[in-house]
This record gives sequence, C-alpha cells and structure tokens, in this order.
Amino acid sequence: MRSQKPTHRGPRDERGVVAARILSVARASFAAYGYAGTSLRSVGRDADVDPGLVIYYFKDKRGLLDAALVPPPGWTEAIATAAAAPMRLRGAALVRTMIDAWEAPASEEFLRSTILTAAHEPIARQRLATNFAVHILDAVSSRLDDDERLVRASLAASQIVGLAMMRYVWKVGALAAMPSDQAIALVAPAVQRYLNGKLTGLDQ
Amino acid sequence: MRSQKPTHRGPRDERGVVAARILSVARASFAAYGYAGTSLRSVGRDADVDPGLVIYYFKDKRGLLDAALVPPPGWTEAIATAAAAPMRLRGAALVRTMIDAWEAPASEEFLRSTILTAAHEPIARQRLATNFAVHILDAVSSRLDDDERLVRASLAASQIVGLAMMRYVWKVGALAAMPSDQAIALVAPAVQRYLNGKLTGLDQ
DNA sequence: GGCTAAATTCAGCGTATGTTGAAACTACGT
DNA sequence: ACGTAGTTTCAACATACGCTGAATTTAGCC
Repeated sequence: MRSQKPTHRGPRDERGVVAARILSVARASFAAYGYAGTSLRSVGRDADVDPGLVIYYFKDKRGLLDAALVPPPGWTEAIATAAAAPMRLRGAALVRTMIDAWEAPASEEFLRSTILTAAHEPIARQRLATNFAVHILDAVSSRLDDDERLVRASLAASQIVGLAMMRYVWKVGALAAMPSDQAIALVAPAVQRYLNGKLTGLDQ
Repeated sequence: MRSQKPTHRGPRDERGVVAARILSVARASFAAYGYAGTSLRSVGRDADVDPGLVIYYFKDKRGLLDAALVPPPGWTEAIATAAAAPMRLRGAALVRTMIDAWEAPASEEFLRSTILTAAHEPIARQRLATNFAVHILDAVSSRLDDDERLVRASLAASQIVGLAMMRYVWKVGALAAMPSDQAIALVAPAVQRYLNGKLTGLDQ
C-alpha cells in the first residue's frame, strides 16, 4: 500500500526532450504570472515532472529564467534580413517579420515571456535591452546612413512595439481584431516614413 | 524587557492619510515587482505600518490591487480634453497629454503599476482594457466621424503606447534619452496622420 | 551480468506568505 | 469620568516556497 503510481526513474530523456518541455512550460508561466508568480512546483506539475528535476536541469529559479530569455534560433537572422530589405519595402518587411514572429507559437512564447517579464525583473529588462536594442535597433540603424539613424530606428521600433502591445499583449481595439495583412498594411507606411521620410522637431 | 519601541496605537490617522501612503507604496511595489512579487509585509514595512493594517484598509491583497488600479482624479478629463482639441493639433495634444502624465509622479505611479501589472494579472489586464480602450479609444474615436474611426483610434493609440514603452518602461534607445518636447515633435505627425490622413490597406 | 553515469523522485530543511482574532491604545462625545 | 468607536499592533495559523541530499531507477558499456 505504498505507491500505486508507476514511478519509473532513470534515463528516458531523448536529447533533452524533457528539458525543452520544462522550458516551454516555464516560458508560458513567466508570461502569464511573472517571475515571482511562477513556482518551481507549478512548473514541475505542468510539465509532469518533479520540481527537483527543474533545478537539476536549470540549477536555479533564476537559471530557468535565464534560459527562458534566450532567443530561439533564427531570431537574429530574421531581423537582420528584414533590416536589409530594399529601402522602399523595409518598413513593411520589419513589421511583417515582427507579426510573423508573434504568430508562430515558438517565437511567440519567447517574445511574450521576454516582454512581460521585462516589466518586473531587472535581469529580464537588461536582457531585453540587449536583445532588443542591440539586435533590432542596431540592425535597423546600421543600415541607415544619415545623422539621425539612431532616432529613426527608435521611432520605427516604437511603432512596432506599440502594435505588438495592442494586438498581442493586451488584445485591445481594432488592431487586435483585424487580419494580420491588414495590420501590416496600415502600420507599415508610418514605419517607412520613420526610416527615410522627413523628421520634424530635430532642430530648435 | 518587553518592548522598548514606543508602540502607540489608536487613531492618529488624519483623513485617510495612512491609507493613501499605503496605496502609494503598493503602487510602486506592484510596478516594480508585480502582483505576486509584492507582499503585504513588504508594503507594510515600506509604509511604516503593520501588515494587518493594510488588510484592515483594503480587505485583501486583491483589494489592494483593485485600489491601486483606480485612475487618479483628472485622468479621464485630461484625455477627453486632448481628444477634443482642434483637429490640426489633436495628434500633438494626445501625445503631450500622455507624456505629461508619465512625467508627473502621481499619474506615473498609476500608469506604471497599471501597465506593468496588466502584463501578469488578468484582473489588471481587464481593468486596463476598460480604462484604456473605453476611455482613450472612445474619447478619440467618438470625435471622429468617418467609417474607420475605430481603426484610426487604435492606430493612434498604438503609436503612443509604443513611445511610452520605449521611453518610460524599458528606457531603451534614442527616444528615452531626448527631451520630451523633441519626442512629442517627432511622434505627433504620425499620430496626426492616423487621425485624419489617408489610410492604406483597408480594402482588398 | 555487473559497473557506471545519467535521469528522476522523494522527504525534508528553513523561511516567507496571506490572513485571522484578539488585544491595546487614542480621541472624542456625553 | 467614562464608554465607545475607530486605529493600530501583536501573535499565531496553515500553507507554499526555493532548494538540498540522499535514494532509486534505467540505459548502455565492458
């Protein structure tokens, strides 16, 4: 009358499948409840695994967060590609890249957990500043050549971020309800103007 | 050798001063560490008050959150005023109203805690959807008269939200470093175009 | 067929949490 | 003076947390 549940231990993990499952659960939980709101016990429960195993793989709760904030493969390249599109189409390319990332489950998990955890955890914020500022802002601004390229990149990013917040994070308003092609078509011109249009208010 | 600290109980609260202090501390903590990361004990400690008193005033931890998410007086009116500005200046008026709110400590506390808590707490998200969508989107869209007014309001809001995230929440990039007048001048034209310019991609 | 190393579980530690119920203090009306 | 209502503190509860150390199972290697 001890344990009726078939507890079978030992190596049955194939190439880190279990670790990947834990990580996926953790990302979802960080995004949904934040860092403090995520417990190793609940992660273990959702991943059908003992909490100790989470720590066995990720060492720490913080280590789990660190792993959750690593961008998925292809992320950097996708941005670089969009930032290198012909100037005429670059605005639309950037917006489309971002929207595609938000609508693919794998990268959506990463984006959501990063953006939402960055709100509360200084570590996540710094990580986002790196992944975001360095990769995105640099990818965009290094492809521009005038004096205001840093400003232009920031402006373009601000519009894309705003779209993501309204459409995917808060899911509020008309932008959240329309098909993605329409959202891209509506927002791309503004981004494009930021990239190579005339800027107001730089001299005063 | 019992208690050397002068414990003085009894009514020394003047017109809810203590409750206001608790609420202010709570807002700051919600914004900094999130809902789960905020403990009644730490709130009490920072407000120089016993944790039980927090519950005496706000009944629940959730009640404390509820109170923290109530907009400060003047908030709704400020948005309505900006949304009613002459059409030519409306974009700039909206952007300036938001930036002013973020730079005034009282409303900054509210905005920050609302936006950041909305990331993790469904209750806060719904509250933000109400305060934000209903008040802002409606204030803006009810002043427009064409068929796409809901879309126009959402687009304008997305640009303003993006600016707020980059400049005040994440503090990343050129938009975070420049004086506020410059940020307004740079972003206002895009908002203005969303309000009464030509929109792309609505028919296909 | 034992050996080893990796994978997994288990029991338990110290600590912090939200909440409660009662107690203590103060100001004020009578 | 006195009681009463409103504030504030205190002690304690059950629970949940992060993390550790040892135990247990399994798969592959000689």
